[in-house]
Amino acid sequence: MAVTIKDIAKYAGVSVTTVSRALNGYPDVSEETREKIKKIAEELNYSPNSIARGLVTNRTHTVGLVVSELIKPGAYHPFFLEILAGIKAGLRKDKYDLILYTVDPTSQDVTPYEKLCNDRKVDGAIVEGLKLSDPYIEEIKNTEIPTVLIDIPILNDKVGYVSSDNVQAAFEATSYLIKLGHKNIGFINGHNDAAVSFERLEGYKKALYKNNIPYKDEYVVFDDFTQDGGYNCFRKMIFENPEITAVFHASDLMAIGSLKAAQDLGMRVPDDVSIVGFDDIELSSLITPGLTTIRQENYKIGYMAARHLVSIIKGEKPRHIIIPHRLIIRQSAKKI
Amino acid sequence: MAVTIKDIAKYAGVSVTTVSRALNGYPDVSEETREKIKKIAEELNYSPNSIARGLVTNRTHTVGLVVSELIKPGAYHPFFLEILAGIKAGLRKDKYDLILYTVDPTSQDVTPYEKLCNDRKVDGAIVEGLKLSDPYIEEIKNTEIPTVLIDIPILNDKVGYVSSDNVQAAFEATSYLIKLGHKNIGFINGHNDAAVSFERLEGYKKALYKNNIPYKDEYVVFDDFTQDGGYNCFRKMIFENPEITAVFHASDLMAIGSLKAAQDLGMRVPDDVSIVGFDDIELSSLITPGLTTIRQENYKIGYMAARHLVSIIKGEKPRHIIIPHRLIIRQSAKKI
DNA sequence: CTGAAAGCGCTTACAG
DNA sequence: CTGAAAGCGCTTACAG
Repeated sequence: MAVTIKDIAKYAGVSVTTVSRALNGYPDVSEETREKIKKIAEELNYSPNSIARGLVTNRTHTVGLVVSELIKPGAYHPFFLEILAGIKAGLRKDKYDLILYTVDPTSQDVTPYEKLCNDRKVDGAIVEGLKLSDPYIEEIKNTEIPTVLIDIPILNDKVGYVSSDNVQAAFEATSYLIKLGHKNIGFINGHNDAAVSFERLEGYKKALYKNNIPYKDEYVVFDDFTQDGGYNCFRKMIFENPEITAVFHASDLMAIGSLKAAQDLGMRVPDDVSIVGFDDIELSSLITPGLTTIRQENYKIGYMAARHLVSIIKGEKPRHIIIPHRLIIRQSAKKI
Repeated sequence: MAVTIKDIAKYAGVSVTTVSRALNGYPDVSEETREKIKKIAEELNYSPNSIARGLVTNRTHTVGLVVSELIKPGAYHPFFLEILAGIKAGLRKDKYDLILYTVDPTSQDVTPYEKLCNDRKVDGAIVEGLKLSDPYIEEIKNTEIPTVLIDIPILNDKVGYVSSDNVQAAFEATSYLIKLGHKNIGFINGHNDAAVSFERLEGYKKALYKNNIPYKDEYVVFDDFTQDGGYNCFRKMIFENPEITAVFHASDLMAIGSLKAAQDLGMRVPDDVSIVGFDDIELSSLITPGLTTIRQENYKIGYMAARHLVSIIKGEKPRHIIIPHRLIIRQSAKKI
């Protein structure tokens, strides 16, 4: 079987206590014995049993990643991979392992958040893709488990979050359209089960207000972030408000849906209507016309979420961490 | 602290032994005591400590997912999410948790495969995205850890694999082009560090042979599956062999690169040249012209990998599992 | 049908 | 600087 601390102790002629201390870098071991033990451990190809250690220390050096909506109906989460890669990179430094939990909101048996985390004794968790109506939200508001949320504003003793500055980003996107001369600007927003939707609406309103453009309820519509959602909303909006010359979207997928709808209606983009998205997914640079959009630094969001979680686990105070965004100007919006 | 088996024993007035057996469904417990214990466990909101159990049973009910190349230079793994979603679904039934290991081949300290798995005592692992030259390959050939590979043919006492029938798929794609009247058919293949590349080349050759079309070395080129790779290969191939009227590709990304290159060279697709890809990634149905390609059922590949791993863990014999593919005909190839 | 005891591989007061 | 012992929360022969 696998070699244990006991085997090393026998070979070295010391107690397991000493082996444990030597290997864990405690100061109260003579250099001589430490060296001997280390050498033997290496020769025996010893690898500590993290399970056993976890049982006694009550720390597993493992964090959970709880992700909802990995598969939305008809589409995979468009930038989960970037967030995931960032998280892995952020965890690597401190050698935390990652357990992936995918929650399916349509499923019957949803394990409560605390149970989910406690079953594997994760030291903390990152939570992504949750809707505001998800029952986990209420649990997380009162949890004792170190948690970092992505794009959901909850802050308490153990819970922090990271996100872009959505108000500012939407403000910039809308202001850009205004600067191009647009006055009748539609906004196809995400569903109102996402915190970012409200923040983006606020930024949109702010830009109108600052430029003395009256806000009109009929220019704003909530939908589900998907391409089909954008397609349908665009048709309806343009049909009912033909004076609209530009549409801002809360996701690139919706913007691409609008692009298709415009094409099908015989409208040219950007000549007849300007389109701006949000996210800067890979597809947005590949389509024609290239999509003007807000780039979110998803890798960085994941990275910082991981770093922040580690710091909370170590006892630091949770915060809201803002990741910079950027307006990416391509060809889908133009001056009028 | 969390409630343990000991607490339940105390409340129920029985020994921990009995509690353990009652909760684990052993037959040798009276129905009466079992009911009592179950009720108390429920009331106390007991949740077993899987760490402690793992220490004694030497089973963690956890599997690893080892993925290389999660981020290739300049691009994220295009269908990892589908595979992942399939794996999670396949694991759900048997309640296995998933630990995600991303290996970065460029990194210095690559933990040996067995050590990676043993550190967390996973019961088995699924391996995806490995190159043939990866040192893990040799390790896996001799491992005792239940393992299922995706797209890498290794079979032994504990190791099985799942893949599409790449020979047959490439055969079908090439035959389709031949049926359209093409005789000078290029093949932009993946790098020769992937098993699938050899299999697809074999299928390509087979189709030519069957139709009495001589195979020409200069019509075949190996590259790295990426869009840039396709772009450059296409330019070179068409420049040196202007008689080519159709090009088959080992990935959609490369096919899309060729599409771009053709455009830049003033060639129309499919009028001047026919293009066929492999994978059927999401993008392929969205671009113009829609890409004719081979669809791989990635979700299913992931799902079956998980199911097969569970069966190997339970002692069944590893196999090669073939997941059906399908030729998806869109607009990028036409009759001449 | 039930319980006392040993043990999984570690860590950590405590004593020397 | 070192070791004996207790204990983390479970499971599992073994005995009754």
